[in-house]
Amino acid sequence: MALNYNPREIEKKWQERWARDRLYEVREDDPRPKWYELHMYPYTSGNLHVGHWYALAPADVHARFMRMKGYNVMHPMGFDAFGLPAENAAINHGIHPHTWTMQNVENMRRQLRSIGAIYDWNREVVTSLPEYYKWTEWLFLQLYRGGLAYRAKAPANWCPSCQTVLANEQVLPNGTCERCATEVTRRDLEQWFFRITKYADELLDNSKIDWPERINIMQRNWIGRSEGVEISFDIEEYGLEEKEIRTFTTRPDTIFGVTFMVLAPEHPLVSKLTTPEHKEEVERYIEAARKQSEIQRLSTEKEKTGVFIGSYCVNRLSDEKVPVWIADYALLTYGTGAVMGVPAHDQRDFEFAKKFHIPIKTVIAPRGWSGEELTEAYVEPGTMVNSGRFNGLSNEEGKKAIADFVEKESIGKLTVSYRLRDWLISRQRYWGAPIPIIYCDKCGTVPVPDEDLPVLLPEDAAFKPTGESPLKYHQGFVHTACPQCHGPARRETDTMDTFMCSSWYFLRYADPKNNQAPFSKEKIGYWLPVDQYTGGAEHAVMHLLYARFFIKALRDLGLVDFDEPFLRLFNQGIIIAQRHKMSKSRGNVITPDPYVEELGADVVRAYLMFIGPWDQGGEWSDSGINGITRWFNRAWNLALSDPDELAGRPADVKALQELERMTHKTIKKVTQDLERFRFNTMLAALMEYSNYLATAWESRSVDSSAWRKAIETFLLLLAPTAPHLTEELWEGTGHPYSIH
RNA sequence: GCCGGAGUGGCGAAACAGGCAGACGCGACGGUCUCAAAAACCGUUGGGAGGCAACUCCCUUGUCGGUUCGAGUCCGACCUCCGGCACCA
Repeated sequence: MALNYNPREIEKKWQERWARDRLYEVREDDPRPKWYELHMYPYTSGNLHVGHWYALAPADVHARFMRMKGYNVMHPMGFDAFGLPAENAAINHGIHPHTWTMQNVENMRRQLRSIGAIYDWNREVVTSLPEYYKWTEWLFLQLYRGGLAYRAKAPANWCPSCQTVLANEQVLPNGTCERCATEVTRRDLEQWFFRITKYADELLDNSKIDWPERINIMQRNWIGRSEGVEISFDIEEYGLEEKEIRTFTTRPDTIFGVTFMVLAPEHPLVSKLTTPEHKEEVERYIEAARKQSEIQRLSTEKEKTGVFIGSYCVNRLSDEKVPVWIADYALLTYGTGAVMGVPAHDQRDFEFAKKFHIPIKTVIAPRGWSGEELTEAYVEPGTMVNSGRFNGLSNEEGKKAIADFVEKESIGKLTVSYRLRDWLISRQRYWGAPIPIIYCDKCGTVPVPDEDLPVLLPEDAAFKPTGESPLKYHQGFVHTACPQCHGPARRETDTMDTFMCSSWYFLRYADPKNNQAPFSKEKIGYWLPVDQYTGGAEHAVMHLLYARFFIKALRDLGLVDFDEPFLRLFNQGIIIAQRHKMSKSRGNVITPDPYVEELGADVVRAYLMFIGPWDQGGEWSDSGINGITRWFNRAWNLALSDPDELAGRPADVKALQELERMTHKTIKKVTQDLERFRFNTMLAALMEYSNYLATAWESRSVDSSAWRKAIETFLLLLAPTAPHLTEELWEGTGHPYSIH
């Protein structure tokens, strides 16, 4: 489509001018109030696609809006550069991950510049560079010293044929390896964790943050706090070191209805309690469970499976002996890894008991119940029956009475259980920040001293899958001297989860060049916390929760003095193409570059904003982009209409009043919509306004000064959306540089 | 499966607090301009019925049911699609 103006020329011109004038570099000694507007940094996947633009351009519009409102706005940009795709590129194409990453950074910088955003490039961070990951390592050590990092065994996906650990993404939906189609199993490895569960209750508190309710709900459900009782079942008769099986339940009132016990297949007591005649079957079952994903295991749809392991435990309240089973619906990671089976009052237990012909004992009577068999679990309130001395209580009273009783008798205790698990940060991969830990036979686990940081990633490690972390085979890396006794020692060869890098990058933007510390307290004190964070809702429970945890941990370590990293959050939706999120692996990526080249960044910015509500995303189609081009063309002509043509006309008082009313209505609407990220209706209002102005021009009903004022207002309101076009027109209508 | 969202004309959508459904745009159709086309501009455009006409009537917000004087909006059940589910980031 033909344009009345040349976007390529004017966009280049103004971008160069803004850069030359350092218009968007920000400082801490600025008298204006600060505003930290942050968008989630992109992963260095190679190209910015339409999905990135959809996220970044409107975020910049909001940042520009705050800037025009008189704030000292920092709107930084950087790159999330460690991770699996770089390593895959190395394996598949023989390019070093560093080379691949930096090529992508180079290309993405160029694309990012074309958006016309107010990024202060002096503050850029690239997480895979030593000057950044030195501090990622340093922060790991702070958490380690603060008792928030620990090592424990945890399962990882394992391909027996490739002899390698697989990411979940590398396991096909049918449970096989994406490279060789071998069935994937799980293997226990010693791995590092962060104690995020210590902060579970504080993370539940969202009173200090202004976030979308749906994100708060997702985080709350993810943390999954439930109050209940830990109750022990007796296994003394087996003469083991362990005398009891500990279970967690939120329904102590149903304790007399327990007719079986279910352990997670991975539970440490399983091998000890399995009798010889059940051994073979139990081992087969455990093997099968290791091949199931957690999603499969927790499906309430699939038929229950399990095996009896040959032993019994005793319910200390009823003195009843119940059989011990294992079943994959019990998870070692939740509660105590043991579930007391109450088929009458839990649907999963009910289905399990039905399938394996285990008795079902009703202990909470529905109203009007006269002893008939249940056809499904009864989970509503009722009266306790078959429960010894507790008969006749309402089940709510019973909950409390039984909890008191087990506490008094030392059979159990009131406790709180969380669905949230500690954060596993170990990755058996090359392309990540090394975990700065040394293992010494004499001194044990020794942190790398600060002065030896960073532990550099060796450039010449092998990336081919070998069955271990690539670094394990790099002799020069592994073998080192113990910092304490100077004897021979080995380095940790796992690297850190990339979510670790993204849990503090927003702090580094405040002080990106600091080589004495990750950040200075003064600069953090000025800029942080982030006033407005924007990014995809797909990060609702992982990145956003990890970052919150990280800040709380740093606060308790005395490194920062605020509680929440992101005060306000807005999640833009996802642009889909061919019904799915755009991703390189899916191959449905659409590049904006040709549209930017032909129609200009301003048109692409405005079009993406006009598609629909920003938080809902949408399907990319280029069919409507002409509408924006036409509108900008009309706006161009309108703004450059010669106001002198209106000079000397008799003022039509009514028309002037109406123009004024329309102007104020539009200002109000545009301001409110920008505050709430309602970009689509903001643009609709501006279109209505320009249509109105066109009619006013045609009828020559207003005078030249009113006209000048109206055009000025229009350009100011459009400026955050179309920074280049409005800058050009601002100059063209005789205003001093710059509109921004 | 579990958690969180979404579903409105041919298409993207609007209706922000329960009060005229479809703003703004795309597309389509008709017209102006042109040798012709493109562009631009003007007009029409949810579906159906009636009227020469100004206009009038009926239907319509995924499905079914409910609350209400009144429901796209609130409640219940269901269907479909999207995001996340702890090693993609």
